[in-house]
Amino acid sequence: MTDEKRYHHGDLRAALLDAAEAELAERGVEGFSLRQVARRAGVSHAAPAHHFTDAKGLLTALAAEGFHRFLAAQASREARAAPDPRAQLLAAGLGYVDFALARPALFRLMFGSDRADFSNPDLDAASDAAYGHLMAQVAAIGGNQTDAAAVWSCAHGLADLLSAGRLKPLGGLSAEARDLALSAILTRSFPAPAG
Amino acid sequence: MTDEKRYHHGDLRAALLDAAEAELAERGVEGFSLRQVARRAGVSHAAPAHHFTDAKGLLTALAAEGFHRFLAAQASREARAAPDPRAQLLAAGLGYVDFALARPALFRLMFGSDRADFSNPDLDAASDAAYGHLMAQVAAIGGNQTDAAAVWSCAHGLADLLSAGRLKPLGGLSAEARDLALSAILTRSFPAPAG
DNA sequence: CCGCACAACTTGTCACTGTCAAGATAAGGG
DNA sequence: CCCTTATCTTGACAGTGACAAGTTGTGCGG
Repeated sequence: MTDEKRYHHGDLRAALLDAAEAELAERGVEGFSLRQVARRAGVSHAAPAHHFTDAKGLLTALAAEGFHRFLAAQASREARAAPDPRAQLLAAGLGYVDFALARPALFRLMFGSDRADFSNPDLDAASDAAYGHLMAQVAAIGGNQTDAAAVWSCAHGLADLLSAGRLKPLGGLSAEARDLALSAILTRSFPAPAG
Repeated sequence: MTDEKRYHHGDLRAALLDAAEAELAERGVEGFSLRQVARRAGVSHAAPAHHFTDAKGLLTALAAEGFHRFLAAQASREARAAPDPRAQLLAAGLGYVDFALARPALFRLMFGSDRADFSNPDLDAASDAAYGHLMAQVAAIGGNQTDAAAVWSCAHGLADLLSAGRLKPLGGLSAEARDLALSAILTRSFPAPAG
């Protein structure tokens, strides 16, 4: 039982990140409050500043963590897909949507918000890793920069609209049927097969 | 000279909408402040409540107006395009992107925010009109619901990523070159031609 | 084993925000 | 001409993020 109240928390940084993620999920990016996060972590309102400087600092750390989970969601799909490059790229696109649906608020923080500081080295590295993953996959199927833009835009548009609850025709489908429809749509954005 | 200071403004509602739009453009959705809007309109901090009830009410009206301009941006492109349905749909897609690039903050309010009340009848009607326009155009080229989702997602993804300053390869191009690249990408999302 | 320097956290305050209640002012109809 | 009513202002309250100054614990050098 390490959860007795001590003056020095022990691992407040991690606890704040957890609390912040929960707050983000419950209240959304717009309703996010630093003091509320502190309350949830059972700590004074000024405690977060010592670990994250700013509300922006906390959200930046959260966004960086988000990009790692984003890549993990794609990797999970890729592991279950056929090993050929096209199937892998398709799996990455499905993982993109998976992530947006599973964590809509985090997704919005990462892609539709100015509340994270993208000049921060950690966040920059994390988002660059995601971008690099996409570029490598597009290169593996013989695509160029335009192809990358097409694939990315298509996956991103699907993810953003679905997680926002628009695209109701697609949102109402079962998981399998939706995967099928998404796959058909995503494949359109691919460059024509080499053969 | 009607801009002398009177107790009764005359058309405060319109003035507040203008001020709100300017504030939105300058500070973004996150930094939007009702009191700042009132200051910009030269009026007391509680004046907006009488016309819009809420901050949410003001942003809702702004979003509804945004959807009308959104359709206007598409119409402008459509008027300059060939009359056949495929060219018209492509033009609508380019207008989609035009709008997002011209008014990024408004675009984010309309598509990536919870600060507008989408159960409001005016906003609902305005956004439905935009949705209906898309559906009609997709139907005109013989497409079904999946095709509509594909086209919409592709256009939306391009618009969102470009207006957020990602997709740097595309963002650096000249207007003509970018239109060309965008057209190529958008066309991929169309269903195969009938012939 | 001691004391001291520093890190971790708290308390208090400031300017700012959105919302509500109550008052002041003007416009227009009887 | 008065009086009702819409319009706008003033004042207040709780909540927010940021800062400054205190308080408490931890661990290091001796």
